[in-house]
Amino acid sequence: MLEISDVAKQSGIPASTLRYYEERGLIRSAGRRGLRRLFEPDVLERLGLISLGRAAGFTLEEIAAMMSEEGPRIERTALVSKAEELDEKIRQLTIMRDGLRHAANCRAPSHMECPHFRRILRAAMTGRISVGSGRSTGLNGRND
Amino acid sequence: MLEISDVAKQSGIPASTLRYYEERGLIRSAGRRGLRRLFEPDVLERLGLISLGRAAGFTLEEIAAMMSEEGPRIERTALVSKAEELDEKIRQLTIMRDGLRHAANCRAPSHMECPHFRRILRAAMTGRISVGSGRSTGLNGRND
DNA sequence: TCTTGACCTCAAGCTGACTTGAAGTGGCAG
DNA sequence: CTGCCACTTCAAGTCAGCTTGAGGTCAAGA
Repeated sequence: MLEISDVAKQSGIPASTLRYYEERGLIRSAGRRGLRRLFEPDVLERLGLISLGRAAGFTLEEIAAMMSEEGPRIERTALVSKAEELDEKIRQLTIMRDGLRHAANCRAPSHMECPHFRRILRAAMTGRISVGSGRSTGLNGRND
Repeated sequence: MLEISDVAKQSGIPASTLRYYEERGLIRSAGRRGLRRLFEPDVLERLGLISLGRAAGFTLEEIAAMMSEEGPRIERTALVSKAEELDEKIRQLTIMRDGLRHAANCRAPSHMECPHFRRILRAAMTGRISVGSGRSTGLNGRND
């Protein structure tokens, strides 16, 4: 049995987030000692799955839905379609990265005069490119 | 000179967003006809750049800082470092995608019993994986 | 001239995933 | 037995990037 502070320490996820996850039904505490939550060690594994899900772009709600009482039971079709989404996102990010890298090296007096850059620009305007906000997913843990 | 509705139509960006962008100093209106904003046509190019920046993961504030009075003047070092960020993100998403794809095909009774899956899980927990929220970046345009 | 309605402003609301603050509780060291 | 303080709860705040609503304005068509 682990106290919340142990779980926090070992997972790198703040206690407040753990409480929040419990509230959202993502994890369960195995009981209390007084007021204090106690967790079974396998909560760490579960937290890993949550992190995995977040990193893959699932919302907490989706993750909660996927994780049944008896360990994770993830619908395979959901996995496949999420993998495809990631493929698309990777493709777009790759274009962006190449574009940025090109723009950084381009000798055109202004980026607007570079055909390559303008092509990227068109891609950006028409291509439904979506990229994350850059906010952490809770995996970093550092947040005082 | 374009009215805001023209700009909205041609860029796919809602008028409310255009007003918001103006407020944030990302675009300027060239004047008014009565109350109504008028824009010079080159605002469309500027909006393209903004979309590009958003897609590459810059915040609106960063983009505003990069766009000087005299057309875009983007620091090359910023481009390079953003490209590196994208590289990292691509790497992480690739790991995730492979993990999801494997999990979809894996015959282990529970994903937790599959060594491959657990390896991904460990990578997820240790690798500072960060991914976007999945919210749009304004490139999609559709949002009545 | 009058009406229309697309535009305007300003403040507030929204989403998702948390964090923070105030006020309360109780296990355990001394 | 007492006090400490790490935990607890609950409500509210935060962040980014917008959207929405209420109430106002005014150029243009009839």
